[in-house]
Amino acid sequence: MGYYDSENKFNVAVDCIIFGFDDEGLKILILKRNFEPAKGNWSLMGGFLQKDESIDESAARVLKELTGLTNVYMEQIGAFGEIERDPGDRVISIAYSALINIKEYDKALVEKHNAFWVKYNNIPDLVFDHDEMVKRSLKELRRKAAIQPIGFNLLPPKFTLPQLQRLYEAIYQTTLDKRNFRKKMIEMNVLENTGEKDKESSKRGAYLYRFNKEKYEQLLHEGLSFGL
Amino acid sequence: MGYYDSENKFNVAVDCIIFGFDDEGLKILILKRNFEPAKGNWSLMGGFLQKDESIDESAARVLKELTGLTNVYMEQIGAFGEIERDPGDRVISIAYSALINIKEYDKALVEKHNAFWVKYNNIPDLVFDHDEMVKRSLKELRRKAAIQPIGFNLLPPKFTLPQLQRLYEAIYQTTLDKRNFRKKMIEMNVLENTGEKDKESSKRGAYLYRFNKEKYEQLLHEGLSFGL
DNA sequence: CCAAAAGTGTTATTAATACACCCATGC
DNA sequence: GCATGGGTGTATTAATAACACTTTTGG
Repeated sequence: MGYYDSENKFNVAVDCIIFGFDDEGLKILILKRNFEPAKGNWSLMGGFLQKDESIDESAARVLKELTGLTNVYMEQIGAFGEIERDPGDRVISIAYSALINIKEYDKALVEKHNAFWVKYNNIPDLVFDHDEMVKRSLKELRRKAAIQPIGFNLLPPKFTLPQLQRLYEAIYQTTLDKRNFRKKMIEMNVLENTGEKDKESSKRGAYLYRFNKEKYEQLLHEGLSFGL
Repeated sequence: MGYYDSENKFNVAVDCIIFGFDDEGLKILILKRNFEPAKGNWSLMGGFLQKDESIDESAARVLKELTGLTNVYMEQIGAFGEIERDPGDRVISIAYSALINIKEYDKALVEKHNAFWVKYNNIPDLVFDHDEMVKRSLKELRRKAAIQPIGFNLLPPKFTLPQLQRLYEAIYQTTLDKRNFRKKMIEMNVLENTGEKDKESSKRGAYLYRFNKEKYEQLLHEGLSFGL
């Protein structure tokens, strides 16, 4: 294949920005590297692209290696390709963000990789350009969460409205008006009240809702807006 | 460097979606390939990443090879990495969009590459996944143009308000109210009336404006919104 | 019985939209 | 003098933001 430039081939990596949410707020999962290079420093979970996988598949595999999770909402953030971004060797890295339910992941795997959840407004310095990747993916998350109900991916299948509100408040680092928030969420018409109540965080208990993906997909086709 | 995977190296390419605008509307610049592979088919302008350049630099170089232009507004659209996206060999391609002033490019170079401007709602089928790249970059352009005044990059340094309006109408494939449009543009406070008039498209003549980049940068820091 | 969180509507403000006529000039 | 495109303000409507009290129940 003489058209392809065999002299100029590169390692291609994927790096994952893994978001989670619990009662302490929005968090990302990062590694305290117990391997070279940059051993001892903090970094995102990453891995090299293999010949038998697409870049999306590669990102899913890397996420699975750390969390055990499959079928996770992931989104490409972009390609990072400065010459010296990785001082070890030239590597083109493609950043992906993942939104997971923080209650469900393989703790043994995470421990094995020496990974920890850190609150996203308290992230230590990361190796290479991983700081920028995180910044970009948070920006993307904020942009996207305002126009599409991707936040549900950060919650368990059943969740309460106060919980959902706290999630959005964490994402945007703001406080929202309870009544206006509930109004909008309910008007979206993609929430189903299960009738059950969650009594974990209050005596009275809050209704548990479910996200109705079918209704949402339908709305998408009709053209939905959903403003914050 | 034992940490890096010398078995799994890939060709990395950049492909450019080059937008232009004239009185016929919004256009992109594509090649009728007079080279293999897929000779005779239409494609985006692209090129392989070299060892001595970052991916952003690579995209700028590729754009320059076709148009002769430097210092062009470019934006990364994303990485495309399906295994079989290029049937010739495995290639990871990173798409970039470029907004140029269609009056200023090197016509000899464009001719040499067998490239042509086509109206963007009349684009022929393109090779590989280039159709998807175009679709994505148009979507990005629409998203971005509504919140940042990037449209100016598609116009000459001095332009009239009717011209600017036609540009936005072309981007969004809609018609806009003249008065509301002018109001918003002027309220943004980044347009300077040069006092000169352009008489090309009317007898009366329309004022020529200039985009004030300094004012814009300033607004950006103060946090600007700019809704359509 | 009271503390703590859940639930519920209405009004005020602001932003977006709709709309029609006069102006300047080249032919 | 008239056809062509350029320029201007106000009223309506829709969206967003502000706001306070009642309900439930475990301790």
